[in-house]
Amino acid sequence: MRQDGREQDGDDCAGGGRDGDCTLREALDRVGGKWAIGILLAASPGPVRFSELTRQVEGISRRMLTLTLRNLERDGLLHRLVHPGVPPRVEYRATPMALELYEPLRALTAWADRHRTAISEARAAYDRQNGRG
Amino acid sequence: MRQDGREQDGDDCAGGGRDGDCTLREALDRVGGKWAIGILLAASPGPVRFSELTRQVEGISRRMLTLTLRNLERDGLLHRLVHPGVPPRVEYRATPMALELYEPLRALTAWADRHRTAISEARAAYDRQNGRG
DNA sequence: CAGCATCCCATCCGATACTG
DNA sequence: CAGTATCGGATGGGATGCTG
Repeated sequence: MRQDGREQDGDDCAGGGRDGDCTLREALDRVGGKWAIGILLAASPGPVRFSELTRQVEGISRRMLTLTLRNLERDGLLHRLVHPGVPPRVEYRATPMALELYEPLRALTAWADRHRTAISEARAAYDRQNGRG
Repeated sequence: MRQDGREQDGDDCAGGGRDGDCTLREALDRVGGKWAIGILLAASPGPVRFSELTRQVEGISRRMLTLTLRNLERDGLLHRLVHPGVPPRVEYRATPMALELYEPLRALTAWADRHRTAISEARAAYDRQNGRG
C-alpha cells in the first residue's frame, strides 16, 4: 500500500521508447508531486525547521509535509539534522544536488510564463467548442 | 470526479509562498502525468496517428492515450486533425509552444542524468538505515 | 481505425486525533 | 516541537467491451 511513497529502484520506466524519456520520468517522479517543489524552494536559501515549513508551504498538512520530507531525504535532496534537547528541533537543508535543480526548474517556469496566456486562451477556446459541464 | 482531467482555470495555486512556484505548478500539471511527455516526444518529429502512438508510447492503454491527448489538445500543446473517410484517420501534431518545451525538459533530463547514481545510492543508504519492508 | 463507456483498484492527499 | 496513526474521499490509471 505504499503509503510511504517508497518505490523499487528497479523501476520499469519503459514508458516511451525515445531515449531520455525514462530519465525524464525519474526526475518528474521526484519533483512532480504536489508539495516537493514548494518544500525544496523553501529550503534552498538555508536550513529550515519543520514548523517553518508548515507556515511557508501554504496549505500543506503535517502528514504530507512529513511524507514528502522523508521522500526528499531518501532521494538525497534534503539532509535532516536533529538537534537533541527539549523541545525537539529538526533542521532540513537542501543538498547541492537539490540546489542544482533550481536551473532546470527555472527553465520550466520561464516556459510556463511565456505561454501562460496562450494556454489559458487555448483552454477557453476548447471549452467553448465542447461543453464545459 | 474529474475523469476528464478538466480543471478550472481559476486554480487556487497558492501552495508555496515564493513567486514562480505557482507558475511551476502549472507547468508540472501539464507535463507531470504518466504519459504526457512520451506523447509529446513521439509527436515532436512530425504528425502521428493514434495507432502509431499506441505503439510508440509503450504500455499506454487506449483510454489513457485518449484522455492525455484531449488534455494536451485542450492546453494548446497538440493540434488534432481529422482526415474524413473510412477508415478514420486522425493526426496529432505538436504545436510550436509544445516544441519549446523540449529545451526545459532537456535541462531536467540532464540533471537527472548527472545525479542518477547519487540518487540511487542515497536511496540504498536510506533503505539500509531504515527498514525497506 | 479511433475512439467512448464502464468497472475497478491503487495511490494521493486532507482531516483529525494522539505521542515522545 | 516534530512528528505518528488512522480514516475516508478524490484522483490516476489499467482492463475490457462496444461503436461509427
